[in-house]
Amino acid sequence: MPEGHTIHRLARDHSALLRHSTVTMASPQGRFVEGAARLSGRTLDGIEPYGKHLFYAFGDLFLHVHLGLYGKWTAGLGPPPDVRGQVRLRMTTDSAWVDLRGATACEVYDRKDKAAVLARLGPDPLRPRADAEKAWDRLHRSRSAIGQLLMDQSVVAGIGNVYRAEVLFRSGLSPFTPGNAVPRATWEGMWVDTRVLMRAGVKANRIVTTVPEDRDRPTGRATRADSHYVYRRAGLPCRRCGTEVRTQVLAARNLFWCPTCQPA
DNA sequence: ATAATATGGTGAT
DNA sequence: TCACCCTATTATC
Repeated sequence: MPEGHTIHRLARDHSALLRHSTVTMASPQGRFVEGAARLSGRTLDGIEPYGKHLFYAFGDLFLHVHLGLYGKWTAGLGPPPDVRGQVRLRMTTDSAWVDLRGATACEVYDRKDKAAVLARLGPDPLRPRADAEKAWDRLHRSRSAIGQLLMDQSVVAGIGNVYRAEVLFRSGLSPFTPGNAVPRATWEGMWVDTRVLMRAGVKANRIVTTVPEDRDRPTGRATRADSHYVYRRAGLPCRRCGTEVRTQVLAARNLFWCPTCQPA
């Protein structure tokens, strides 16, 4: 589930579990033995989420984690469970533990390394002082499709395939609209909507983009089946207009959209 | 038991 | 544009 909301939620949860504690690190799987040894025994000062990246600050060094497509954290209070499967990194304190599996990136960074990553990221809608203007600068000069641009982490950091599809649907915008054809007001609306959705995603720890009246059962909370408008709903009727939801690969991922609600 | 699939990104071509 | 990374879960036989 790693889009930006997951990353920010993890930062919050891990912060509650590990911050200001002495952290012991190990790599049962064996692929992060050296890095774990470098950081083990240090005190965690804080965790900074940015887009889909996590930076755990240990003095002048950082643990940089990018979950990629498969990465997952598990965590808990008390002593850690027996290691099962491929645990790339286990961090333990006196009172808590976290395990990392399958991450694309798990490495030790210094300030320079961290700055280099941040330098190539666009504004993150989940960060309070995110500068939407920077994203607009890129977007309104580009002939690339908005569905492509939203997946580009140097344009906006933290949006993934689900939010791409859902935000475009909610804005009534065709994914194939060139960036330079998107009206400024539309972009501003989309940005605000993205922030709202992603903040709700952090809180709920999952992505819900439908409003109650568009759900199968308009009362109560969204179920797994009705939490999205178009994502993974190819061939099913659009929740708003009944048109079959379409799919096509764009930016190397399956895109979903309603051709009626999001006309070209 | 085996295969297909996934919310991501990089680097080669 | 494509292969590849890497793991867990879900679907299919």
